[in-house]
Amino acid sequence: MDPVIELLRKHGIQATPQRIAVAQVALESAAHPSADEVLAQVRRRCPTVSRATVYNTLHLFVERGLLHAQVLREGTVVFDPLVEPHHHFVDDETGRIYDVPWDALKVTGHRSLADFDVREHQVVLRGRRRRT
Amino acid sequence: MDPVIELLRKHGIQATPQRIAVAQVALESAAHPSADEVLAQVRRRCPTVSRATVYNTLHLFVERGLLHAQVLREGTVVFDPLVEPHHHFVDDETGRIYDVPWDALKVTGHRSLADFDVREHQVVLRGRRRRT
DNA sequence: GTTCGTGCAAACGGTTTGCAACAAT
DNA sequence: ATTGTTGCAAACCGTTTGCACGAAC
Repeated sequence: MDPVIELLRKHGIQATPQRIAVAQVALESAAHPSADEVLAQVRRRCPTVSRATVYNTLHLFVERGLLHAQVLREGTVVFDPLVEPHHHFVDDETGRIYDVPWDALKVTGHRSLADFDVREHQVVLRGRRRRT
Repeated sequence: MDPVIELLRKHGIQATPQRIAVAQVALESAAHPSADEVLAQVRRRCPTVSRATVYNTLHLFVERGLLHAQVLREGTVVFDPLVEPHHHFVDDETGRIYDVPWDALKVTGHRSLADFDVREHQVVLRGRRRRT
């Protein structure tokens, strides 16, 4: 059986063809796609899928902990299948977003803030990705 | 002379009444307002100002370094008159954004990333503001 | 047969654009 | 005269909503 179907079931999500298609795109992409980018990708395989279904499904996945929604681009939310804590790098030129492993950076001082009860933190880096 | 007029001139900006009004709202607010929130505030004093003028003016101020645009809220950009490097705390319940002084936190490791040429970094904290 | 999922189209909120009128230089 | 600034309305883009049809339990 397709492992994605099992993953959805495990999270109490009925595995419909549309949801499987969304899952295959959104859970396997490291590109931090927006909802509309997921929609475009999904439609290449399954052109009948509606915008509303993709938005519903993405929100459902976020609710169930399969995805995280991140506010890193102007005007749109992006979805990240890496749900463990990590940081992000945003390329100034391309706008592309890259994951930065949690252990690559260390933040100190956030525990001793007088006014704020910090639940989570992340570092947002901006600059240029090095030409490989 | 109004200090705001001098500030605008110093940055090569022609000081029109509309721009002065936008400046008084956006440069003196620590609330990290969105463009529409600035518009609403400005219109309380000067109801004839158009939406386009406020958007134009805010972008001009960002271009000239009087404001920074920050991507911290879903669906909208917010403007921050504090242009020196600092971090941000976002209240989960109210959505309000607070400045966190640069020296309150320390980030290490961002200089030794192989793939990325980091130009700037900031920490985004989320949680609850302590009831004072 | 009631609930759940889907598709469509309209509505919505924030932002941008085109253009005509006007003020400043 | 040329350039810069404003206001209005329409367009635009990402997202949400309402509703009716159909599938699953």
